[in-house]
Amino acid sequence: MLDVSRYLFDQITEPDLATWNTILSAYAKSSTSNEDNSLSIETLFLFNEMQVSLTRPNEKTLVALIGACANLGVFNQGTWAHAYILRNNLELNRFVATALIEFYAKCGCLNLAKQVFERAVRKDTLCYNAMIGGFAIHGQSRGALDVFDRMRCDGVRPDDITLLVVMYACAHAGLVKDGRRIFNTMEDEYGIEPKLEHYGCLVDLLGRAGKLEEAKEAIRDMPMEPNAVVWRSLLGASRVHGNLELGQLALKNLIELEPETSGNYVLLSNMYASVNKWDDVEKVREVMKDQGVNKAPGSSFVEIGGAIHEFILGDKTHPHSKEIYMKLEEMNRKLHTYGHNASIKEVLFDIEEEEKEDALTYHSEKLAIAFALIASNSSVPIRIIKNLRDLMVSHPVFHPIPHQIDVPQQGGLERGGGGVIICSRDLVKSV
DNA sequence: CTAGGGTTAG
Repeated sequence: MLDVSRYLFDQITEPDLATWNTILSAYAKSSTSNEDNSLSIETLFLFNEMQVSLTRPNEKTLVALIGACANLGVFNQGTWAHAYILRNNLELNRFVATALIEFYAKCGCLNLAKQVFERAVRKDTLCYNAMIGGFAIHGQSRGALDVFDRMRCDGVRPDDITLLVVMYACAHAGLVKDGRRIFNTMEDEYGIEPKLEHYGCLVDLLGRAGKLEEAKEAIRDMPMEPNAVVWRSLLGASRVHGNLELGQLALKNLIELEPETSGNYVLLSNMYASVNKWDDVEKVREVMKDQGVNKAPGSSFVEIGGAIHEFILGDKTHPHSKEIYMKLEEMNRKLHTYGHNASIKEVLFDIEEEEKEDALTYHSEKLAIAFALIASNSSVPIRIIKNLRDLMVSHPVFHPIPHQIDVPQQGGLERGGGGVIICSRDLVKSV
């Protein structure tokens, strides 16, 4: 129904502040359930039009704007919004604070998120949840648990989301005991009945830690039907820990729920590849072909996004995590600049030199490329687009899809992981 | 109700 709202909005000759806020927050609300970022991008366009119309934004406007910036990883405009609040003496109320905490955390600036959190007045549950989640995606489980404890001292009641993000923090730090304890006591201690999401997090917690049998039991004991997230989590864990049998079980259930999602087949394919079962990799391809599942087209454009940033930074249990940090250090010691069509290794130095000032681009690009480098274990030529987000706003024909490049490996091609490819929508359609 | 937080993986 958003298009109807927009149609009506477009009929209004001189929208006032409340009208602008209504349409902007309608976009913000819809963008949470919208997988591509088109609605967030549209929010930026709308805000731009509002500026042109000389309507002065208030806190509610900025909450919608910051939310869109957080979704897109648009660092500059998000910090502009923050500065606008400070410059114009707008209140850093709990709504604005929560939006900013989430924004900064997703952009890799945990310190700024913390700063906003400390300065926010009359913090409530959502504010604390955003801060705990911020620590969690940065892999700082200690920080997450500290804020969780602080909630109690400050007399702020945890809710179901609080427990979910705390469990998430435990899962990504390998804190099985703490995570399980929280899950087991949530009903008695906090009066919150575990929902599907909590079970999903529990399965993930156990699976990442290599406790695959327990993860399987957790699924069996669920009082509700497991969803795709649960199975995908088990599949990912089976792959990392090399349990083919369980991986196949997970995939079977996953495909029943999501027969059209090519990424599921890629996960299984990667699992076979990781134990050198190249024949089976080929079989997965054939199954995909039989079922008419389209794989995403390859492209030489690689992004860079917040997702990879969170993935690597936050996930201490990931087998490549240490390797990547070592690579990064090695790269940091070298210096030189190269052209943009150089190999990944060379391009990295280019970014190193030029992007130092921009924390978001600097960190997340470095990590994404380092990950791609390790995942591919070769020097695939990859072209880096600077300021991807700007590109997407100015050229909406570009469309982000998960990075599934075929990379040369011993014994054949592997579906490489490690980024999001940007290619034109036409290309997506044509495959 | 013109406002904010959430699990998988890439």
